[in-house]
Amino acid sequence: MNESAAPGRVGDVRRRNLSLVLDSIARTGDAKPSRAQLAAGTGLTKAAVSSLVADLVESGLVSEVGLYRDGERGRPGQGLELSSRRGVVGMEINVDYLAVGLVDLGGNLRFHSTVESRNRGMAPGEVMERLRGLVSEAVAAAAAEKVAIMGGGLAVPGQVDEQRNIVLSAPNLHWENEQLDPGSLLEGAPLGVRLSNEANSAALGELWYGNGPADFLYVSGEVGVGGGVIIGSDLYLGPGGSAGELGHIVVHPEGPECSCGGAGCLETFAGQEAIFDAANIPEGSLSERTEQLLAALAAREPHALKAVHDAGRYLGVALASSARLMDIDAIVLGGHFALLAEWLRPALLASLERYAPGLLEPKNLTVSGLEHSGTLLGAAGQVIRSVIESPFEFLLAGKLA
Amino acid sequence: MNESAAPGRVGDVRRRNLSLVLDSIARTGDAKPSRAQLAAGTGLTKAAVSSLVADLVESGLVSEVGLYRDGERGRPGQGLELSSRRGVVGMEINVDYLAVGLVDLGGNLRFHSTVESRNRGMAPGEVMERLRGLVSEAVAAAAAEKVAIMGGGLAVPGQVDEQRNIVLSAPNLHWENEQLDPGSLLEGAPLGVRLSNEANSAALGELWYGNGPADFLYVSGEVGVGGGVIIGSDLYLGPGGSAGELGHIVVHPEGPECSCGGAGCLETFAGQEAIFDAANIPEGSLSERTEQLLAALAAREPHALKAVHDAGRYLGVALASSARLMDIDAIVLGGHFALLAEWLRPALLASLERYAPGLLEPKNLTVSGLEHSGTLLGAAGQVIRSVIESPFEFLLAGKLA
DNA sequence: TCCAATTAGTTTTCAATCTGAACTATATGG
DNA sequence: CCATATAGTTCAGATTGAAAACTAATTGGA
Repeated sequence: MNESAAPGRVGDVRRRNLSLVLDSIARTGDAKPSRAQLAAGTGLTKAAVSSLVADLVESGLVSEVGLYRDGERGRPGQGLELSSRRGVVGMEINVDYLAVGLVDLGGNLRFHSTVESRNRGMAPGEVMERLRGLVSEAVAAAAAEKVAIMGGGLAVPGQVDEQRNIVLSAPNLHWENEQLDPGSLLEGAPLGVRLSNEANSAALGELWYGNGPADFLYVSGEVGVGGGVIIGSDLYLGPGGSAGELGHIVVHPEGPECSCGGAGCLETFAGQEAIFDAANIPEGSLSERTEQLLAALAAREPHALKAVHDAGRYLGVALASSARLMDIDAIVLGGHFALLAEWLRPALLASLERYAPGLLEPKNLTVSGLEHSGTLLGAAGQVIRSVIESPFEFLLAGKLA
Repeated sequence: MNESAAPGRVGDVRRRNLSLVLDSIARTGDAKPSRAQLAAGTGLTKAAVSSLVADLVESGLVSEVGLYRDGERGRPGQGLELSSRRGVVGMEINVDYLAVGLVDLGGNLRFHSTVESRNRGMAPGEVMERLRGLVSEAVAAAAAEKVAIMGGGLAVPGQVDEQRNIVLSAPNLHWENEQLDPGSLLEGAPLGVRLSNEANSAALGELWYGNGPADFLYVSGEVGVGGGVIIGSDLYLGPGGSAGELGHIVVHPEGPECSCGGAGCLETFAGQEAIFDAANIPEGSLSERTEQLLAALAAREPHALKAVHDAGRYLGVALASSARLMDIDAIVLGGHFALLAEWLRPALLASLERYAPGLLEPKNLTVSGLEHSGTLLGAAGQVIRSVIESPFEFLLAGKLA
């Protein structure tokens, strides 16, 4: 007999409807819907919504916020919102900095702190120890604001095995198959700490808290070129969990060797190193080199202009192929590419039009507006979404003060 | 208030479990499971399975097939199988032929007929009229075998709007935005006729009735180069329904203009025309040219060898990029590529190893074993799967004789 | 031959959870 | 101050699966 999906039980209906109601409250956001409005919006009866909301309020995920009065006659409703006293800590390890943030259930960034840290080549244990210091600030801020921490999300610039907390490969940190213990960063948080890829988290941040549409490719230009694929308001991870590797799309079959062992990958044309080299920017720290590049571009220095133009052109080749293959018609640029957007965009649009005419309207090529907090928000948001999608599990597990 | 998913009702549990049981019977295939085995396999209780099976038997989807005796002690079980008296008509319109088949619920091809037909440039109405003749043979065969026809699936070599029955673009037929009326091919079939893309249907045929694993890229080498993406045993269609366009992945940014308006697309290197031209095969019918090409390859004619080698190399570029982007590690070759596999495979494997080293094990590059019936089986299979996934709807709609 | 053991399948009781209708609660406005 | 309107709760009824007890059918050994 084949293994099959789990059988449906009567109780599954309630799990689903708890999630449906919670998600409706989350989507409605600032409007603070009443039970009656939720009933109308979800298609459930008022009786069912009342019963579901009672459970959600009891668990602490939802709060009643006074009376809702809209000038009409009749009894006013009780406004409902995601509790601002439940939060998740977002954490980011990147090549040159560490960052933490406290995100409440409603998606508000209640605390945020970033420190520079040369993490390239540093041992994971050392980096985690430094991060621990930052996390304690976030924990203190949470205590001060009376926010109970449900869990955390940790984003790293590399491929991860989320189930086993392993960083499979983070070439820019020089990490390879590193076992981490992210849970130790937040002892006692009922939902633990979830490890994720930086580009994927940034894409999700853009989706939930930025301007991302339901379907788009997020392009993360950090030291490497990463990507996140959002389809139907969901992250597409692929069967093995490492989809979205835009940086290793082949954009020229006779192109240079790539660090991945292949050749002609996008990263060899549009990675930070490739751009800095082509623009004749001397060695130095990332922030210095970035400033010099931007200055050179502002001064219309020909090498710099050509470097960015070529990066845009090859990015267009990769995105034309990807967008066609996956039938996606919107792109969001993040990281380095967001900084360079002013100079990159024309070449990228021209290239897209050359290689996939008519596929993408220029207005659907946008730039992330979240800056550095996008990754943080996305990393924390994954834990928040998991609660919104499975509140029943939280009801059982998450009896916090 | 936002539109949300439908609320869960108590009855949804039964819908799901009906599907679960039906799917278990389908997967178990020839083993003809008993109710007790289904209970063990699904995790439902025997009582629940008995009740669910009663509905499925009453609807005619499932039949009891005598007693099940395995030599052990105890009361023998009643074997259950998908009814062989319910079927779906698979239909295919391609550039040089029409085909129909009768597929029963168990996936057996009970009748099959193909006729040559030069459909390129022919008006859709004329093609449909010819197809109607073939369909009547299948209907007669169904009557003779006492198979009740539930619905049909029609595959065409182009992009389709399945909801509105429009062929958006089938360049090799010279069809553009053609409104079809596939339902008229099978008047009275309760589930109607579903329009689909040829490569997608072939991929699904491979998944359900061939050797396809749960995740793979299907490459269909017909006049154009098409593709089907199977992820998690499901067809990935993308937000707009036209994902999998492998033929228009850019494999060389300085490559020739493509009929799609782009440049350097895979199709310009590995489409049938490109291969025939490069191999110096004179104009003629497809089957003639194919024979000549195979003869030339067998004779080790250098142009022919190089043409196929180059096609394999560029196919490798496209597949390396696609497989990385979508994190897929298996490929199935169909159509023209299946015929040429002997000569194509070495170049393709070398190219994959060059551009995505270590990504794909050679054993995961396979050739379709279904030949021409793959598309037919897939087209019909989509209707069969829709019944297996939503038997409740069929219980209501499909009270056939 | 016949009964204990074994396995298949059904019946019965119970709990969960939704719907729908009736009911209570609380506001507005003439 | 009461008619009207809207929010929210209570309760009966229906659906459905779980659990356990029961009936059915077969094997194998006494």
